Parts: sequence; C-alpha cells; structure tokens
Amino acid sequence: MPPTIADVAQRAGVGVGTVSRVLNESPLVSDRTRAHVLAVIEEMDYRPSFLARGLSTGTAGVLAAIVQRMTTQSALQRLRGILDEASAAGFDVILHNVNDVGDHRDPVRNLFRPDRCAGGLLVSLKPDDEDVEALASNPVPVVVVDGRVPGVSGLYIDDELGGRMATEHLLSLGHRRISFIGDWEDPIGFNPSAKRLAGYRAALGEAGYSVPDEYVKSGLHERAVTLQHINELLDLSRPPTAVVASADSHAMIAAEGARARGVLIPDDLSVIGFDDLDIAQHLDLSTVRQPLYESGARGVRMLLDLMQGALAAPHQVKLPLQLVARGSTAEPRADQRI
Amino acid sequence: MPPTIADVAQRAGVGVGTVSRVLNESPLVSDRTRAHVLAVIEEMDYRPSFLARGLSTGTAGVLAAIVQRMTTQSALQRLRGILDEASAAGFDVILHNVNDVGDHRDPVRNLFRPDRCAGGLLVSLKPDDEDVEALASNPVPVVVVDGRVPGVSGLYIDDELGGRMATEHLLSLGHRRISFIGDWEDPIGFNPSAKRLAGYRAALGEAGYSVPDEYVKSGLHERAVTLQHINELLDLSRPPTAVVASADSHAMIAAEGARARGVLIPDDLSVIGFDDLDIAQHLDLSTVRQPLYESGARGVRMLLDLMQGALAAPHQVKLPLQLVARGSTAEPRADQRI
DNA sequence: CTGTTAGCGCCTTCAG
DNA sequence: CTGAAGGCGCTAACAG
Repeated sequence: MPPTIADVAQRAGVGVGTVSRVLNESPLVSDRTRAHVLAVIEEMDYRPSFLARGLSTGTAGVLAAIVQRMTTQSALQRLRGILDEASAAGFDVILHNVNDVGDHRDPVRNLFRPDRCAGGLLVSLKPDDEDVEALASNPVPVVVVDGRVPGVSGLYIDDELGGRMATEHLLSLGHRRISFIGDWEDPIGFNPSAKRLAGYRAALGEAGYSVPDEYVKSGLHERAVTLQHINELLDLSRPPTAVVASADSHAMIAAEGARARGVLIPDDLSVIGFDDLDIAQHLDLSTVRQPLYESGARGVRMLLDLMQGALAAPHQVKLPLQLVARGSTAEPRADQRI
Repeated sequence: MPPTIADVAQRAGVGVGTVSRVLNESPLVSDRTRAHVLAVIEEMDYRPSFLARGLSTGTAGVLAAIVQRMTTQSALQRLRGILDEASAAGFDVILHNVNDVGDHRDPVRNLFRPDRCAGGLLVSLKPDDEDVEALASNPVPVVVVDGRVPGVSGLYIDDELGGRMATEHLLSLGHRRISFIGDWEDPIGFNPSAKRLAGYRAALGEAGYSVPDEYVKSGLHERAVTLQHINELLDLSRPPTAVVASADSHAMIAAEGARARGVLIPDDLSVIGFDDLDIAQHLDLSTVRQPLYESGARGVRMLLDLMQGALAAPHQVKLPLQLVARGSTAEPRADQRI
C-alpha cells in the first residue's frame, strides 16, 4: 500500500493539514516546515491519491476527449496536438473513440461529468440540439475541436472558403473544366465536404462557369469508390482538366488512379486536396492546409482557460486556411484550354 | 450538482446500502425493492461518482495505456484494438504518448497506480530492469503489448522468425541477391528491426549465401534516408534483385524510390515489407503480417483477466506471423539469376 | 433482505 | 503559521 498523507504527516511530525498545504503550494507554510515536509515526501516517495483529491475537490484531474473515427490521419494529428498540450499542462487524457452515428451521446453523458474529468474535448463531432442544451448546463467545460457549434466554445475552419480557395487556385492557373470529388454523404452528421463543395460551386459560379452534374462525384470515403470516380471523370467526352478533392486522402487516390491509366499529373490533370497531411508534402500534392495539430493543441489551451474561468464562454475561434501550391497543380495543356 | 446516492436513497425511502447493492448487482435485494430503486435512479438520472466509488474500492475504473510514438500507423492499429476492446468491457482508457527515450519512466510511475487506473498497458515500449522490478511489486496489473519482457505479462511476436519468413519467401522465388533495409539504430530502446535482420541473416546463411556488407542498410526511419538507401543499393555494380524491409513503411518508400528511377516492381526488383498495414493491401505489397489490432485487443483481454485474478502472472503469448505474398514479389528475371 | 455506520485519502474550514 | 475535525460520495461490514 502506498503511503497516505497521514503517514507523511506523522513521519514529519506535523498535521495532515500542513502536508496538504505544502502539496498545494499554499503560502501559509513557513519555509522551514515546507522544506522538511518536502524532504519527507521525497523520502517516502509519496504521491497524493488522485481519487481522494478528486473526491475532495469535486473534480477529476484528467481531461477527456471524444474523437470521431480516430483512424484517419487528420484525427490522429489533432489527437497528437491534444495529447502534447495536455501533457505539457500536467494533464492526462481519457480517450474515447466513436465510429457510428449518434454513438457520441452516451460517451458525452458518461464522460463529461465532474467525477470523470475536469474538461472535455469533442473532436470532429457534431452534437445535436439536445446535446448542446445538456452541454450548456454541464458543470464541466467542453470545447469543440473542429466544428462550429452555437453555444459551445470551439475551433473551426471555414470549409466553404477552403473549397473556394482550392477552386480559385485552379481557375487562376487557367483551368475551366474543374471537377469535385468528395464524400458529403458521410452519414455521421459531421460533414465538411458539403461546405467545401458549396465553396467550389460558388467560385466557379462567380467566375461565370457552370458545373455539369457529371463533374461532381460523391460517395463513401473508400478507395474503390474514389478510383471509380476518377475513372468515370476521365472517361467523359469532355473530361475535367483539374480535380478538387475534399481531402488529401481522396486526392491521393484520385491521383493514383489517374496515373494508373497513363494520365500525367500535373501535365494532363491537376489535382488539389485538403488538409495538408504529412504525406501530402511527400507526394508533392497541392492542397489547402488546415492546422490539424494546432487545432488540438489550441483546443486544449482554450479548455484550460475555460476551466480556470479565464475565458467567457462560449468562445469560438476560426482557424486560418492556407493554400499550399505544390507539384500536382499546374496550367492546363494548351490544347485543353477550351 | 448531480444527485448522490443519499438523494436516491431518501427519495426511494430506503437506505444507502440498499441503493449501493442495487448498483452493484448484489443478489441480496428483493426484486421489488430493486425495481423501485432502479426506477428512482432512472427518474433522477442518477449516476454514481467514479471518484467516490474508486476511493472506496481502492481502484479507479479506468485503464491506462502508455504508447510509444503514437503517430505510426502500426501504433494506431494497436490503439484501436485497445480502445475497442476496453470500450466493450465498459472501460475507458487514459492515453499517454511517449516520444523520447526514457520518457516512459515517469508516466509508468505516475499512471500505473491504483488511484489512477485499474490496469496498465505498455505498448511497444521496453521497460528496463528497474522498471520491471517496480512493475513486479506494483499493485496494478500491467500487460506489455508488443514486447517480451521477462517477469511481465504480455504479447509479442518472433521478430527473428519474421525476418526469416520474408527472406525465405524471396529465396523460394529464386532470389539470391537479397538486401535488407531497416532502422535498427532506433534509439528508443525498443527495436524489432535488429531481430528481423538476424532472421534475414540466418535464412541466407542456412541457404548457403553470404551477405555483402553493402547489402544491409540501416538508419533513421525517415523518408529521405530510406530513399538514399534504395538508391545506393541500386547503384551497386551487383545490385540486389530483392529487398527485405523491416517495415511496410520502409518498403513503400523503397518501392517508390525504385520506381522513380524506372526500376519495375516486381519485374526488376522484388520488395517485401513487415506489418501488413492497411495500405499494404492497397499498394499490393507483399509482407509479413503481424496482428496489430489484435495485439491491442488481446492485450486488453489479458489485462482484464489479470485484474480479476483469472490468470497466473506473468503470462506471455506469442502472436502468429503470416506471410502475405502479393504483387511486389516475384521470381527474378532470367538474366538476374546469377 | 435491509438500515446504519465506519472508513477510503484528501482538502478546507475553524480554532488556536 | 499550524493542528484538529468535518465532509466529499461510495462500499462493505455489521447488526437487525
């Protein structure tokens, strides 16, 4: 059995109150006593019980994060930011992965309670109205990482702007026949792809170009589906000269599918993605960069502020997007410019 | 303030003990009382405090996992297995990522304590002798996922056998000039690559072939390094006809580097990896499969058994390896068989 | 079967 | 500045 605060107190010849004060860095302890107690603590390798402390203070010394589809690279980057930043602040984090629609409800109710954590992160998950209501009156502060939820603090990006940026990049290179590949039928309720598509449409519309229905492809985020999409596009009598993908993961597969049938990138076809995953750089893929790691890290910082009341809730922060032009986008071939 | 067990007891007109019994599914409650208490609990949306329960029972209702370099695909797969299995058993898990050498010591001491978790997982991390000693007398059971540590329960694979399997596959195809690319200088103390290399050497030795020093490449696990390795190998006057990579992540890069200079795979060069990541299938990469997801899931199951004393500790389980022959390995060209 | 009570280990008054 | 005592919410042991 590990030593308790009482053991330390006895050994140090002081009361438990004094040891507690030392532990909590209260100024109400003489330097001499403090040093002595500290020495005894060190000597006994004493560490206060999280459980007891939590019960006493009314809050667990841990953060909790509910993450959607942790398997994706983007979620992983966000998670890294969360873990690093939390770690730096002395917090560990309980991680809960969610795969299916609506599966976040139970975790939210069970995890985001004072006896479970001091603060909660909701990553790439869209709480419904009922959730928001519950969250609003929730004693533990919650931050949404990657999402804009009215009434809840969080960080988000302007997905429509992102779709627009990607499209305008291609337009400025001289492309006119531009396709979109996405997965806005994602059933899980959180769907950036649809907004990126809207941005794509807006950019093309404002430039005076129409979007043939065949140019827009959607479906599950699966390799086979995306491969089929790119093939269908390239099979068109007037195939696109450029493709906006709603994510780097899509863009990679599309590019691969194109190459497989001898289509050169960027010579014959320009491809731009979204996210700027690590691999995007390696694959020389143009993309719209969103701060993934940072969204996690800043989310934790925001949460810590919220926890110590240093921030008026709800507080929303829009994260910046950045066009990263690499080798997968270029001007269309002369004979394609029609 | 959420309702307490006392609130429930009062409202139900029973004692706290009875409510507690209902909560813990004790048979010592009449069906009638139980139903009534349950109804009140439901009505008040009461949920017991983890903190208080933990303090009382002496153990936190959470698992903890310390993971090395959570950023790799293989670590992520293991983590998925852990989270899914823990979730199924009603446990959440505290996740702690470790990047640098020796950084696991503090987490182990701070996290693997009864007031923090009911059980601990050490993933792809090699505890030193001092750690093992501490772990042995530790009140919370610990399982090593992906590692063989004397005195500590866990799951591991036979890395030497794995290296051997990959090499023998190439030998059986008729290859004689076989290279190895790995990262056994990994500084973090946990190093499967060295053992896989040993297996490679053993297989070639037993087949009666010598391994020129230039055929073995090691270095940091970085893209640029691996690209350089494959280029150096292909620049040799007698270049290898096949490459054993110590991981799929290496194999992918090596294959890409080879293709970039016009070397066809598998026609001019066979490449085999290790792990069988999701992408390996997509890239049609031959590999030695190790059960990643399963190692995490089974690790949790083993931990749960340990926790309820259903298992004599320490208990070690060797996980099976499986050769997965895909399109990246084939017989050497006729003119290469010398 | 059920109510009552004594801790679990710590923090936080409240007197000294 | 410091010691003693109450209470956080729950479980478990003990009477009934």
